[in-house]
Amino acid sequence: MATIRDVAKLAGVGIGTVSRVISGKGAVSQKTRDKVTDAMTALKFIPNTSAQSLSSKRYNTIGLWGTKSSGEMSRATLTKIERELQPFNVSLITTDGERNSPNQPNAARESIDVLINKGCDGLIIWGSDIQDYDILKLEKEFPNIVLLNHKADALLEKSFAFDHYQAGYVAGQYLVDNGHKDIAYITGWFDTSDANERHHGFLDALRDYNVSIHKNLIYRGDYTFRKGFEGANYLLNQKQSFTALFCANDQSAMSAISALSSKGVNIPKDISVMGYDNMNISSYTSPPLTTINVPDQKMAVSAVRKLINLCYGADLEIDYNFGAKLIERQSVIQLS
Amino acid sequence: MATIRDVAKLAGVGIGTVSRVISGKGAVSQKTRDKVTDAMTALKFIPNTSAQSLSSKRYNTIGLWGTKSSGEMSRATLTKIERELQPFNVSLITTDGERNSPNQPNAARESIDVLINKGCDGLIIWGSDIQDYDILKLEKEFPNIVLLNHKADALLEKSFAFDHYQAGYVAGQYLVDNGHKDIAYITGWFDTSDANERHHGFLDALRDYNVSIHKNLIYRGDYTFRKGFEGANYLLNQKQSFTALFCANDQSAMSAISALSSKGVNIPKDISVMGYDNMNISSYTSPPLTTINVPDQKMAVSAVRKLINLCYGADLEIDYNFGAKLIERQSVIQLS
DNA sequence: AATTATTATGGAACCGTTTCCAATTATAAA
DNA sequence: TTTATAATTGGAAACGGTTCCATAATAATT
Repeated sequence: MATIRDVAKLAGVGIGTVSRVISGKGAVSQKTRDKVTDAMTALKFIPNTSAQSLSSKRYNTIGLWGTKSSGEMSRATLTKIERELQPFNVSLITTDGERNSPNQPNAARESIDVLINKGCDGLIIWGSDIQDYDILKLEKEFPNIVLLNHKADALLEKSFAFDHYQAGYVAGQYLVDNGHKDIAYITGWFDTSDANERHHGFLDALRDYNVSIHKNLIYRGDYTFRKGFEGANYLLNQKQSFTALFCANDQSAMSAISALSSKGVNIPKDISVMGYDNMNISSYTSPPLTTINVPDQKMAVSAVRKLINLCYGADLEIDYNFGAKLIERQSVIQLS
Repeated sequence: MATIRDVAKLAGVGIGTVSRVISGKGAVSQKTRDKVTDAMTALKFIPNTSAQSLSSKRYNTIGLWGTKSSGEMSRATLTKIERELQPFNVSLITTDGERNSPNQPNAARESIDVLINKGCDGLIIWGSDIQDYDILKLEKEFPNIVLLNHKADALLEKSFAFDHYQAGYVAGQYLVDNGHKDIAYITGWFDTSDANERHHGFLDALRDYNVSIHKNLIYRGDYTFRKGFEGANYLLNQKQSFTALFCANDQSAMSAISALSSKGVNIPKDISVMGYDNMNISSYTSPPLTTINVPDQKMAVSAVRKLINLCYGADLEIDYNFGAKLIERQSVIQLS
């Protein structure tokens, strides 16, 4: 491997000059620049990233922190992030973080530190598996962070989150608007504030429109296919009947549809089903799923752009507008 | 940030000694070891990875190369790989590679070199978007590679691939065994050798059992939900009728089922549907999908373990056994 | 007790960049 | 032509580790 000194010698210049042409900053006359680039190609010179990082403190890497417990970012979103990073020549390191627990009260921060110490210029903190207190403290010491899928009120500029309360509200409103009064509900897993907000948004909408939901018709799910399936069967066995079912995510909606269909229930004629997420697959269920679009990728892109601005002094424009959008397909019907 | 010299001074030892306790190799008496670790915790010392890499040439990072064109590794598999790496304290860098093209005859290798130059100890080459010739050349210069989802005959020890021919054959055989003689087929996208092998395996099985497939009943798909949906509708419109449908992957099978169901076709009574992949979701379709299990994660784990052996001189055991396994659920019925 | 083998230890040299400053050269102004 | 100003250039020092070798401290052997 050729080093900067080899290049300098071959080009007949000093190492400082070579460094200047590598980085593109600092004045170099066109003539010497040419000599240097010629030497570089002749020697197949490639700068050593470790040496660069060591001396410049810039790593060209950003870290993604999240935990399994709050679920994982989808592959599509991950790829989207990588693509956003590529033009800046920065790569992404992902980790499985730990969340705090009684016997490991600093687990989150420690697993974040591991990531920082790997050499990251900035961090994407994904999800709500870390308390605002810890986030704020982290941000003081290491300001190049951005929150994805989580909103910290003291860090609004760095927060990229969807308003799940509003979206839950929209979902509830929509079912009521379509004349449904007997509504069943397969919840998500109440581990994150997202889940809670969505839950309360939905419930508040029903309440605001004077629709009450029978407690037997609320099934505690966990976002999995499995629970959607089991939940639908459970609900069908209750003596309370219902005309609409809201599922806290598309996955459980899909498997609920399967369960319902296999019991001879016609969707949406007998029961309307509404999902939440707008997965790729959701337009290909039978019937196509009416759902709430969650702009995951859009938020991720905004977050990354903000982070690039923070880390590398860029000035990318950032979209902070992530409104809830209802996707009307055919799994919800207007009650006549 | 404390450096090794700070630690040495505080502990009253030489820097070599500190280095020895960091790495754990080389003799250090218990007494001095204690002094050093005390100093390290007192100073919150964390070794600088760039400096370590620069001087040791070990990066604790492996790269994953693949291209969008051959599709992406699933998030679950990605996570599996990360978990496998974690105990060794190595992280994963992923890239969007380029494949060769007439005007960019070295695109693949160049995008691989970018990854290597980022500082990787080893590489996972994913998929068949690079020719064996290039792979072999790469392996000469940079032996720490492992092929995932691709088999190079000259590099069997480093190849981790599924026998799609055999699996396709098994699928065909199964349909025939169940008495089906009128079979329709939604193909995948013939961009990779995987796709071709699967295709020929399936077709050869039918031929070996003297079942001929009408050309109108072969629909050229591309693995997407969309094409599965469209394909099913197309097939239904042919004047040739069929009792079974094979789809080259589960995604198209799922959407085909949706399309079929919405046309009033009962699955499996009227038409049996068989998928390929065994996605998570496939047991929750209605009816649950009969399919071929592709042990993606198992292969990935083996590949990573092999790579760890190569890069870090470990001696992990490696499973090279990735047989095709039929998952019988309820979407295929025995013709009476 | 003297000698030899073994285990510990210190620290210079090196890894390959960037940074900064002093020195040189080119350019513009007088 | 001389002087002031701006644009280039070279290279020492620094970044924070690992490695290796000479040396010191211990333990084992005679």
